[in-house]
Amino acid sequence: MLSFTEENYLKALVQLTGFEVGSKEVGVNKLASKLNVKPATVTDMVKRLKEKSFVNYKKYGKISLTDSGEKLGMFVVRRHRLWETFLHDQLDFSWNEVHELAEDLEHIHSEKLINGLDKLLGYPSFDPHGDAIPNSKGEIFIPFRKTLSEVEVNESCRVVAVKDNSSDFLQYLDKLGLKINDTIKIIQLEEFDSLTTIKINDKQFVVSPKFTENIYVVCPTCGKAKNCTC
Amino acid sequence: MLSFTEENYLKALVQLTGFEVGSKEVGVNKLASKLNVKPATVTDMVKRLKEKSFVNYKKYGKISLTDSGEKLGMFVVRRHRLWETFLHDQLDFSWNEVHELAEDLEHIHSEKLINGLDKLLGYPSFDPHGDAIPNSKGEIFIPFRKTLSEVEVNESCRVVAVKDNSSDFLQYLDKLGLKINDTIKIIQLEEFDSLTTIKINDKQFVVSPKFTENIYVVCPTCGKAKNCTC
DNA sequence: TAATAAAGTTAGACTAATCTAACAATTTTT
DNA sequence: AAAAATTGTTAGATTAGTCTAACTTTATTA
Repeated sequence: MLSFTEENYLKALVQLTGFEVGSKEVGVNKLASKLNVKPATVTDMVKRLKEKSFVNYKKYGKISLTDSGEKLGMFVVRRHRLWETFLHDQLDFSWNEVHELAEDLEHIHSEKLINGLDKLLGYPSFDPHGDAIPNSKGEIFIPFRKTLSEVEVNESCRVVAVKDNSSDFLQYLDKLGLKINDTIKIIQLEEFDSLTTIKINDKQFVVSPKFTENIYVVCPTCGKAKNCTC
Repeated sequence: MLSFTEENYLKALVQLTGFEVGSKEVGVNKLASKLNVKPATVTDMVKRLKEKSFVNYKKYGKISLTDSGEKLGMFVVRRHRLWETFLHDQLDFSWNEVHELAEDLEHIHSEKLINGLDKLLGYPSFDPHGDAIPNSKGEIFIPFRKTLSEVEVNESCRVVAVKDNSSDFLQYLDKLGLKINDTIKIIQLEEFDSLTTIKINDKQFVVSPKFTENIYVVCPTCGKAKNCTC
């Protein structure tokens, strides 16, 4: 059985090397800062994870997940996102309150529990932030999408997910009244200071690149991110 | 913040000294065997709990909970029993599957979560084994009841709770088809070997004292355990 | 390519929770 | 009340996960 800590390492590795991320490997420092521990700690722990065949690693080299490591990490992500969905859908938690609690709940080990939760929630495909939920085999299907920063002036798009799930950012979105599935129209793009004027539900806002780069969108008509002819 | 371990000690103390239990204090050995650790471990831990003012204790003396220790222990019991109820009512777990998982879930700290769960479940008063659930103030109300062994021959009674929550015992009850709220009639009492013949839903069984002492019942008509004139 | 910077490792220490084995206090029994 | 049994304590060791500080390796840059 894996400890909480080991699971957190595997989850962090999935997030740093899995999904649509560029590189399939990561360094000690980057992993350490993701986990809020010192590099020395990671070196130690990674040795232990290598013993158990969850990672590939050699001294002074990069770290990557083995197949079994990735699968276990994926299950942690599955549990995390299902609990977030439960808290949001069944207990009326707002999307900025769910992450912290799910950090604890994700470590409860019971396939029966998690599959029961999945069923109770109606086998959701996405969590409250629009992130895909891995299925019971540990597979994840991430739909194509682009960031708001890739949308042209005068174009409209539909919000499908939020990249930065920090409480601060989500509370800012709440203040703007932005929710998943809302439509955003790009009104104006200021080359000089990179600010963008957008319209959400007929209200106009000026936002920074920090905003446009952290909102995932698709075409509101066809649902595609690229090559849409609508 | 309390650690998992500290919470387990407080919960064990509540179970050994709280509720309708006779003595308000307990020895190191008894607590150790309840927690499946060695007495030496308890001696150490109890010193730490005393530092934090959760228990009263002095060398070679008995252990008892302070008010704050009892309150925290009671909250652990509340969380445990609400999770058991959730697993049973919402995820179709049988009553012999809920305990083990609730042992982990009870340590998730969030008043909002637990009160949300309480609401979702419709503020239940009893868990799947018929045990009372402490309210959000940490108060518990245990209704009067007696064990099946106190019921006279020819008398009928209604099952309200099960004392021994072990998986083995609960599975045995399943085999007999016994559920909370079922009616049991005492058919015959064998003085010689202490076996009792009972009728559950018109089926007859012979059971041992281990059975009759672990089933809590009340009068099926008035719901009282003592002085009923029905 | 040599100097500097960045990244990674090692050794030694710490904490919480546990253990075993030896010992000490208390309680029960004779 | 002395002996025996029970109960509880202490000291020292162990494990997981972390840290700091000093050191080593690899990468970058002048």
